Amino acid sequence: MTRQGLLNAAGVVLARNPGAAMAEIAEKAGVGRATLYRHFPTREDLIRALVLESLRQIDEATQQIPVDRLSAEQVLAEILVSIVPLGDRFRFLSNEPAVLNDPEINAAYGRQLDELSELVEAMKAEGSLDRAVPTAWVVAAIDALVYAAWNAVDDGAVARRDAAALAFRTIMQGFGLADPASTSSQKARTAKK
Amino acid sequence: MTRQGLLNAAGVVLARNPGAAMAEIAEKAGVGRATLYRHFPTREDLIRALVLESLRQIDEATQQIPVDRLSAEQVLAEILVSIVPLGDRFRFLSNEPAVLNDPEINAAYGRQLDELSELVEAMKAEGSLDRAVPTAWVVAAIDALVYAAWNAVDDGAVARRDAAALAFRTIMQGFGLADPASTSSQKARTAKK
DNA sequence: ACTACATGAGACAATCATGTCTCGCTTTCA
DNA sequence: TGAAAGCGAGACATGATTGTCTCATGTAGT
Repeated sequence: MTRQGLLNAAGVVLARNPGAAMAEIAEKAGVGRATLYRHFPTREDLIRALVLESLRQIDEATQQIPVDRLSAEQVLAEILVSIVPLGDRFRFLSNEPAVLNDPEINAAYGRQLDELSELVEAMKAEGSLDRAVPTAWVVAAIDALVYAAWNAVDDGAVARRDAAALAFRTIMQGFGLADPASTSSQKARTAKK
Repeated sequence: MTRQGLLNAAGVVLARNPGAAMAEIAEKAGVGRATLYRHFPTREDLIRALVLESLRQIDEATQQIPVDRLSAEQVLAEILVSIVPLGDRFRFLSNEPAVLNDPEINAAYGRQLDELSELVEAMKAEGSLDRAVPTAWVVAAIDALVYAAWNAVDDGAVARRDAAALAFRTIMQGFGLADPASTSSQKARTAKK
């Protein structure tokens, strides 16, 4: 059994139950518990490796995007296509104490969030996003929508091939320039004044 | 110590660490471990009660909205104001086996999702949301955005009083009628054809 | 003052997951 | 054929957590 196979099994099992025991992961991988321990001496090592692997996959996927040949908006579209399928990994593991306090993971994750922030800024600069919306909120919302898209696919509410496009459309409209002439939101917005 | 105080402490502790021990919860509540067990005979009972209480709070908050005096869009705005502060509860507990298999919880949660679906349909009917976007996706995204808003407040990225409004604006724009004359999204959408 | 009751502290057994270790078995490579 | 290495199964000790129980203390109501 390869290291990758073990990490995959761990990803599947832990995504469904973050508190799952090593035995459960080993079983899912079709492997003895001892073998799992041979590859990852402690549970913490396994989780660290799983998170780092996921972060690495995201890096790998995003770095293949020809950033200089596309608009920031198009880059975001490509990123979503790449990472929506990976969206399940973090939400469940982000509370693991082993993950929270790990400097290597924090550094990698923080860097990715920073890159996303920069992309959002670039989109504001090119006029595809509304400058009035706080970048931090846009980033948080993108994060959440990626997760929601994956989740919707997972329980069959949305077709896999549609997920990224739906998320993209939601983001672009949601954070694009507000349209004062639009009929719908008008009423509620003025009613609040 | 009141039952509510215990549930509050459990909410705080478990939100940060879903695997936290009963001792940790009791300590947070400033109460002996035995006392905690007197109110909730098992850990499972505690978690069930916590989730049901959260669902009940949401029900209570939403039922005070004068549905017949507001447009569907305004109802959503009110709902967001009510439940964004409660948004942390579920995401962390939704994976607990005790919660997944509990019929009472599933029924209550399912009913709330259904009500949200109906509201989304009503918004489509009144023209404030785009009929072309799948209702299931809108519901999933609202769910995710509520969580993201709470989260953003929690780590200081967004002011508490702005959170619901940001989520509302994001939803309304994100799922409102697409504006073909808009400048920004145009490029990407046509580029995909 | 007295009774009833809830609490905090802590002892306790039982359970469970972790991490280590050993022992055969199989595969691979020479 | 033979040696080396990896594997599955499982025994084992350890530590943490759960859930039960007891007892002494404090407090509210009469």
